[in-house]
Amino acid sequence: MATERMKVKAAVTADAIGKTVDVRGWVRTKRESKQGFAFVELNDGSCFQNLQLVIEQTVPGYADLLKQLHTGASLRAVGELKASPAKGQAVELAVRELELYGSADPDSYPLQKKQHSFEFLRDIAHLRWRTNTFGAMARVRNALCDAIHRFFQDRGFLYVHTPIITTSDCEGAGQMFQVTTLDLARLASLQATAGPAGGKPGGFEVDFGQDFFGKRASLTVSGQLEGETVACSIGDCYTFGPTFRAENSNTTRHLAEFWMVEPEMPFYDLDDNAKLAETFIRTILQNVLDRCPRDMEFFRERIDAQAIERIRSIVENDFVRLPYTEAITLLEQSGQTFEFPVKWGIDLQSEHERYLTEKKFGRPVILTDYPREIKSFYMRVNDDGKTVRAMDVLVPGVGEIIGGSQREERLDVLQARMVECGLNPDDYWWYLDLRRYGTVPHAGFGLGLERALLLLTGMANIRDVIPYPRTPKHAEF
RNA sequence: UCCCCGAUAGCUCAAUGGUAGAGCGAGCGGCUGUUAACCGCUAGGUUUUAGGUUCGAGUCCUAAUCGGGGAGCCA
Repeated sequence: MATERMKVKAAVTADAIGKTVDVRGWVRTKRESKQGFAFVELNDGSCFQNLQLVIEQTVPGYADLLKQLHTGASLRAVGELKASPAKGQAVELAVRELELYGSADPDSYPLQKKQHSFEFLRDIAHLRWRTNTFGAMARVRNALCDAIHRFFQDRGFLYVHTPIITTSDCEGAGQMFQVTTLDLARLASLQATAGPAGGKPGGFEVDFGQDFFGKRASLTVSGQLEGETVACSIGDCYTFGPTFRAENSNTTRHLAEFWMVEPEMPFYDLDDNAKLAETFIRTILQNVLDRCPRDMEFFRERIDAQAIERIRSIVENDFVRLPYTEAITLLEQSGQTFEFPVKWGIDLQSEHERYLTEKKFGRPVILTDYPREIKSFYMRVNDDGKTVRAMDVLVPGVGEIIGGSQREERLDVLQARMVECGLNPDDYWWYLDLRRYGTVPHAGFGLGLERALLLLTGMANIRDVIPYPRTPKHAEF
């Protein structure tokens, strides 16, 4: 009869004691005695804990095997799970048979049984999964994604896939990455031949009619507009996928490629929208806390002492609701000196947001009704004519984690706003059709997945909460 | 894109303008139901690159490259 194959997660539980099992994974550390026996910490990623292997010299091939069991080596071990007599672990494996899959030459293997800097680990992102931090991160990220899907699925939201490649010129959301099959090297040489003026006024022009899609195409910066078409036809829905921004941002909170969750709901006003956003945040954070206690404990121990407490506080307390105009008044009356002076009409800066979330209230704040001049064309204009039905959810430490709005459902107002924002309404004919035929009030928001992970884990740099970060000049792996 | 800081052993860091060092990791030995084990010994360096100042540069100056932090833009 074959020995039962078991993952470390199952093996380290008390009810596994007494079983003879087969475990497989990678060596984290080895502590050995030259004459006696050795302890090996085995990790297979199934959970935070390692399984301690106790290897006596009676194990076949002991001497040769031990020489190769460096950090990073992979192996299969068979033996009996026993209650551990020593502190540090409840269960250990008394190894009877050991097989090495692959050694890891310590002269070249970059990971050691010590703490490495995140900067160093970023350069070996393909191996950083094998550290405590990135193992925990992988499991927390997975749990968060699952919680997000479960939240919407439980409420009857439809998961829809909006396009990654888009020909919508601009959504007011920043620089886009161009997608093309044109031969750029050839175009460059043609331009060189034609001269800078291209032999005619206006210079050298690229004919995008020759391009793959017959016009300029880009990677999406948001699935919102397409999401609205779904919401305004078959109801509550959400998108959850990668989005791309070609902005030259070099900060700890920005990525050129990141994942975004964007629900869109018909018959929702801004208040319904804010309620859903708040319930959403609190529910998914609670879910991760419940599901990954050991990983979260690690983040509390090693990364951010407030990690768990901060999440509990967010889960347990109501968010503050605050119209932009009142926020400006609060900031003006705060007695604080800000680098950027506060005045009605400005977009709030990081320092202003921090004052509100960290000093004034000490919890998340939902700011609403921003000046129309600083917000996108699709946000519903209020009766005062000066503000729009926008909302930003700001959280302590991270800043803006959600941006959303009630959408403008009135055709004439929307068209006027497009012109005001310098857009050509003809380019958005399909978007405007939603207002021409059976228009409904509707609303939605977007959550940056990596921002939520920063909040959850207390990690300082967004490049360390996504497996392979893309930032300006960086697309290795 | 702007401002500030940094780059020294595999990793993390020291070194008044005057012989480049420690801890960890690695190898060897010792000791031990060990827990990022412990103790001893050994090996390990074109001080990011290119110029410059100086009798002498890891150290001062200039530039480039790379990295970090902050800001803007935003999720």
